Amino acid sequence: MLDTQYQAKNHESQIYKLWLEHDCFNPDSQINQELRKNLKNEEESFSVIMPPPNANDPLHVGHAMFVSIEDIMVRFARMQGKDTVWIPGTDHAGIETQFVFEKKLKKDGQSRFNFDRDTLFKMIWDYVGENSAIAVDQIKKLGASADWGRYKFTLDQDIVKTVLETFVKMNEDGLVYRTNRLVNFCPKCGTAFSNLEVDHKEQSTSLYYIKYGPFVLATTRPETKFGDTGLAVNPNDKRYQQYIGQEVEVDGLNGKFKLKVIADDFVDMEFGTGVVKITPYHDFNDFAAWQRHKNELPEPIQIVDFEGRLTEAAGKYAHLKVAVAREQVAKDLEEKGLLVKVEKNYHNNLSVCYRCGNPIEPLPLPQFYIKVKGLTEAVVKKLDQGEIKVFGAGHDKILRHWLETLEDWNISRQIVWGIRLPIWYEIDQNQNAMITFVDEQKQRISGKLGDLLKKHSIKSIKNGLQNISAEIGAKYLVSQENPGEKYLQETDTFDTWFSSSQWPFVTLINNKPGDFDRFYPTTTMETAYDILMFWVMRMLMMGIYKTGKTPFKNVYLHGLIRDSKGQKMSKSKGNVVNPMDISEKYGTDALRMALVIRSSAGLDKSVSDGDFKAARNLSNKLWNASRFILITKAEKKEEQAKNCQNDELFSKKLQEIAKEITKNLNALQIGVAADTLYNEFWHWFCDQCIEESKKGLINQELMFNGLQVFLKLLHPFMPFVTEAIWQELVKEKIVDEKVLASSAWPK
RNA sequence: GAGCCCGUAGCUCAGUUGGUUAGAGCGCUUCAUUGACAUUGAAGAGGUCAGAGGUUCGAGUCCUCUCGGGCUCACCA
Repeated sequence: MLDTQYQAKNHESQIYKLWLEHDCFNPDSQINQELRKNLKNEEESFSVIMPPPNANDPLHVGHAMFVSIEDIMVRFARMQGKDTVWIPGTDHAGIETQFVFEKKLKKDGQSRFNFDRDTLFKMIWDYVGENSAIAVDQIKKLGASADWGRYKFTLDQDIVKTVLETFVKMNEDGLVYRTNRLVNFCPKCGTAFSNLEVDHKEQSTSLYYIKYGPFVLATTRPETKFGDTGLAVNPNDKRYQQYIGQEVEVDGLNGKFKLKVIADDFVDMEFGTGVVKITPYHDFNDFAAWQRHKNELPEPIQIVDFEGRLTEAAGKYAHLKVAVAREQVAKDLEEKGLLVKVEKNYHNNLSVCYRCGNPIEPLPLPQFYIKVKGLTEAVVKKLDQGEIKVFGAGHDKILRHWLETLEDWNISRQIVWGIRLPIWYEIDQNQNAMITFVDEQKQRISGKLGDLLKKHSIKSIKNGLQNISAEIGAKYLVSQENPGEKYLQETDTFDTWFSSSQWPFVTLINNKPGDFDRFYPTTTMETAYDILMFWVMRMLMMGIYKTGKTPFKNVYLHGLIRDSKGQKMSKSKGNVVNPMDISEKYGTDALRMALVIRSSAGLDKSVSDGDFKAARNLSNKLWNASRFILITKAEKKEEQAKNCQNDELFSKKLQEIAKEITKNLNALQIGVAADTLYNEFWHWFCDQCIEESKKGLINQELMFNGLQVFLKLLHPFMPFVTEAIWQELVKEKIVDEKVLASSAWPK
């Protein structure tokens, strides 16, 4: 007999073990094959690819949300007898992981510059290996019915091979190019980022009005003046007509110099004095202006380096950090009488690194890019044809907007932890490439390849290699295989999203034989809306490019989980809900139900302790209703055949509920389905029907059937408690199906 | 500046082809309780569905505008 209260802790791990023993999550298992055969639904496949969490991160409530929603979809499909698979995996999470690892290095008094890249990669590999079980274990604790036999990691050899194949194909199709352009560079993280990875923070700064020959101009970045290559005014600005096309002499901190004045529409006559200095290598607008006026202006000058310090080109200000140099320059300008005025408390947006929060420097760096126009157009076409359905409060419109405005994708990252670009530089042809490596004495050495080779062997350079910076326009080879001794491989790694954008097909191609044809295109991609453009959009682009088909038919975007007051959860606010704590305290079913009930695609959801308690109470209610029905069933055997007054009503309503839940789940109305189940089970089945059955108005056996139906309907939402009860029924030999997880969905 | 989303009970939120008397959880009031469950049951209070206008036999739901809140993108050097 059942206990009077359901104690989740006493059941959950055993139940999960039971599912694994019956191989319930594997579409090829006997139990699932039999189910499909019985339901005659063998043809229809249902596949979900799990958004791979960072391999070494503990889960947060967002992960619990995705596990809950995806598991509901998957369990529902499986019980309907569809050929169902949910493929789990973890992500190496390039910059995120390297960032964490570098913090650890710092604690040990080390830095990444002390190691050659192979050694560093191995160290991070081991570190991730030690921690990678965390995420996987926790996903299991959340009840995920994923097929662990098909688990993949983004750096698995076979995965990497396919990812590289895609890149080689893209290169052959002319979609890859290398160019010197301004990139968003984080000097702290030491790598470039795509536009999507840059945050904007409002700051209060000073606007400096500086004398430039006959002009005064306003700038927030006086320290970049050594990189000026021209001045610009609006072509319609009457004040400056006579200067357009002229050279003006400017008195600067490092002596006098000349700047040409150009006319360009991008200059706002209203702002400042209507005169702008053109500093192409340190400002995106200026770089664009320079490109438009290339034949009128000299070559740009780089005066900030990749560590955020001024270069030799800044004369006596060389080696100063940007912020320090700004103060110094302003002070010197003032002393020389070149500073006209300073507007304090000027507000503008500063670009900051999404990862570390430090200012992003626009810097010139030759990088590899992917042409996106053809890729995005193909996605738009599929959207137009209705081949992709997006569930999530207007995010389909946002997706479209992004697809229409996306710029070429910078895929180079200056980090070690990732998939290295299959780009090769022939040594003789690249004598001017800048190389950094660690020699046998652990000394860090930089210089031109040609010069270094005079003192060092190519072997020791290769062994200790940290970084290659090939010239603009350098010749290179794209090849998955090492083309030979005479080549050096590019040191940049792919943007993490380059590999994860291929996740739906690489996980299937490199899995059990036949999986790709069997499960691709996948049915539904489920993830948080905040990575719509990072991930979902790019999966669509890459999936269609590589396979000709959309990688998934549906996109379900869940919202962010917020605290009881609707505030974002953050460590500093101390309002973070740890899913594992909730699971421990109230049970995993309660956690899942509380997250999912009344949730709506694309909209955020608040949860509080009360919500978890309410859901916990539901699991207990389920337990006790079952207990009662089992007791009466045993006691009143003789009454089982008797017809009662409300039998017909009961059966009809029960069927209606099953139909409605099925309809809701098919339409991905998960929050509504959960809410309906909650109310129908509690307030109709328990409060009403059980009471009526006590009075002899509903037949006992019918009540038992009703219980089975509710256990099945609730199973995707609350898999543990429903299975725990079901196993009691199995023990009593009053049901045929051995495992609820692989039982038939009610009709 | 552009786009998107939201505004429904004291609080947090559901309400998807427009259709009886608008729902849930928590909170509140009163009562009940040895055939399961106090992690319970019954009854109840609480809503001009932000506001205005429109379409319609009928609007929380569709359209327009206004106000309020949030998010994202782009930013003026």
